[in-house]
Amino acid sequence: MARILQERAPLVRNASAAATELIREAIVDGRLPPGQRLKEEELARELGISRTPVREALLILQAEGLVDAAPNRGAVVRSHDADDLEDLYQLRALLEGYAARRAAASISEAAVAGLHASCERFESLIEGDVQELVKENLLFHNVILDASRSRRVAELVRKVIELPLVYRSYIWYSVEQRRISAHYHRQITRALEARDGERAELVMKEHVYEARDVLVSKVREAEERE
Amino acid sequence: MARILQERAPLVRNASAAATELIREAIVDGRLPPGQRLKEEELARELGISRTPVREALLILQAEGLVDAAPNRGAVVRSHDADDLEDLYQLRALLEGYAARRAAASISEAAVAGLHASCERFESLIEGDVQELVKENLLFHNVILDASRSRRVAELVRKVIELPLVYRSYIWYSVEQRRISAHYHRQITRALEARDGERAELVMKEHVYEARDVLVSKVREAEERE
DNA sequence: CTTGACCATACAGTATGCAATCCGCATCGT
DNA sequence: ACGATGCGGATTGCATACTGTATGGTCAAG
Repeated sequence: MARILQERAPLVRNASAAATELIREAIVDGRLPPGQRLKEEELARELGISRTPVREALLILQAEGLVDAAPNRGAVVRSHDADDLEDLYQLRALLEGYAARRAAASISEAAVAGLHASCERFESLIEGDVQELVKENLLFHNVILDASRSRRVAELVRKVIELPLVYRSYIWYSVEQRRISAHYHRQITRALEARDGERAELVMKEHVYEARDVLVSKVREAEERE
Repeated sequence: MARILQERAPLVRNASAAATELIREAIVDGRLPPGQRLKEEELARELGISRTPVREALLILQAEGLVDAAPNRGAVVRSHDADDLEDLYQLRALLEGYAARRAAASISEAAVAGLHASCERFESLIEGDVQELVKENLLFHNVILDASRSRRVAELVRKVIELPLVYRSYIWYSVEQRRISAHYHRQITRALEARDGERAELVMKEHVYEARDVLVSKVREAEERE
């Protein structure tokens, strides 16, 4: 497992928090694949710290749902089957739809302008780098979550979508599907601009459902092959 | 802080899990009031274990949102203001409403019978013991969460409502309000029986909203007095 | 050749000691 | 009198040593 967890900056604040972030990132972007065993001693050695902060990190990640742990048997990177993902996206649609509806009621002019700008950038990336597209997509959704003015919902959505496959799902998108995504972003922005909460919710939900369809079908395909 | 955390049964399986449950229960039913400092050594002494499992317990409870912790300054029991509770109940209405809608599609005859039985018991407790009423209410909601067949939603709701005030809120109910609660339970059960998801969702939401109204107004009153 | 018990080993669970940090208080200087 | 500075106690953060438990392998008996 060498070289998987190299930190580039000085350890953030304290060892536990740093370990948590490094391991989380490694899981989310796939360097630690689902099913991978996470041995405390090994991780500690790699991060140059003792087992105690590693244990704390694993505990936090377990609470976040990124790792599974059994008593006396250690932790593994949690894996998600297609049913699981379907459930998760259903929940995401519910929460982000709700966030969009709430955002319509209270979103600022500045935030709307920000969303339009994000749409521009998203559109210009349709035939461009996937990595950048993912980042822009994340930004768009985050602006709406913040505008919903519900701390709990925003927090929840961020936790819920914190999964390897979710972040990487744009990889599966065809150019045509990217265009449709861009269109939905624009339509959501317009609905918010017009203070039309119902419509913002509606489009957001469909946007999430389509993401679910792509992802779930790809995962089911992969499951077939086994 | 003597005598607050006495365990009655043999320690569940391991010390961390036992500590987590004991502290959680103490917070939820109010023996550890909001704002109370949670010193590791003190808790360890009281539970007859070392600081390590106590640290782990506090970490878990922090992830659950029951305690706040600042680096190098320890943990305190988290307190919730009225705005916070309002946000939380809004979220609860959304999630439990959704759970009720889903439950309508797939609930078993047996579960419906169970709900009717719960309604009977709830009605017979209207002028009875609050403690029992709270328990019966919890049972009712749990049956629906299980029937929703969405592991994540059920899990989420249980985490979200895991708060001292939520469990104790029936204390504030008048007999008339209890009657109305009983009526809503019955109506929800009937809607589920008739496979009417939309109506089950509707009534569930109103049921939660009314709980919110009672609780938030009581908390605002208490905040005024300061 | 199969099956069961035992043992070795690897790893998680817990305890404890020491270092780092924070906070209150007193002392000093302006 | 008031703010800055430094000291000491309290408490968390981390490391390490020890203990308990699960698993896989080996060997003997059937």
